[in-house]
Amino acid sequence: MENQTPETLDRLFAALADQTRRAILMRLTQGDAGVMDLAEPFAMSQPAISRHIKVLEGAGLVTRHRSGAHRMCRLAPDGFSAIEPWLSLIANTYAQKYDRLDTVLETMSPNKGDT
Amino acid sequence: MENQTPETLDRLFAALADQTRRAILMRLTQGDAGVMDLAEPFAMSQPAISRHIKVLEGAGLVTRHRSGAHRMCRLAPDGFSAIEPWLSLIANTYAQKYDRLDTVLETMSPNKGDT
DNA sequence: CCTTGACATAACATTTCAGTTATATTCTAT
DNA sequence: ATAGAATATAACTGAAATGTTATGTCAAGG
Repeated sequence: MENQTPETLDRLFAALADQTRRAILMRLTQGDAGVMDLAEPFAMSQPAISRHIKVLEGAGLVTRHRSGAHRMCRLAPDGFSAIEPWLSLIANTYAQKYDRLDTVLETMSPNKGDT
Repeated sequence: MENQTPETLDRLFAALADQTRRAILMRLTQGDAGVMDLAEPFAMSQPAISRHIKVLEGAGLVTRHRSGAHRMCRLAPDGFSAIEPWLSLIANTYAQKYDRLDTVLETMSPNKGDT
């Protein structure tokens, strides 16, 4: 499938490292939305939001499709799938030193057998 | 105790959005190390690594303490504690739409009762 | 056809980031 | 005290990110 270059994680974490983009993601968990809908609460120009969405799309976190004159934005189902192995990897080794995050993160990898 | 400003997550994700810094974290899971040790595999100048470590420290992912002439770097035990609630929050809502990441991420929050 | 609404893109200014070299600081050892 | 190793800091450079305004594009409606 798609192989995991370091750039994949770079883009993912970079996309999440912005308050506005995280808020957009949160908003999208409540349902698909057009760019104007997403721009409204943020006191920012429409092109700015458009670019934020583009960043999220480039990171694989959001997909877009037309719905008439609107471009609907939707959370990508496997958007976080690249983060998860990395976090579980570091968390596992991590937990071998301190035994804190193990209860939190070790559970991230057990059933990953599906395509 | 420490409240979670958006900047906290900004810094955390931004710190992770760099290949070199992620590699440093991975390296640190294998044990504490000095700056020179960390700089060695990376074909990069020592000040550059020093700044990367500073970023990781600023994000709360790494702590430093002197050990004689060395400054030892160590993974911060609760470095990821700010990421976890956010991820579980988005993953839970996320899982209500698509039922994919639930098996992966919903387990991140159940037993958070410990200090 | 012409307009309007919903976006994308272009061009631009400002800030931040990542890296370099040169230099200062701080222990350890002699 | 002096030298040397291990870092931090300063000053600088180039690239990338973020935001703005102006404008282009495309679909729906009158």
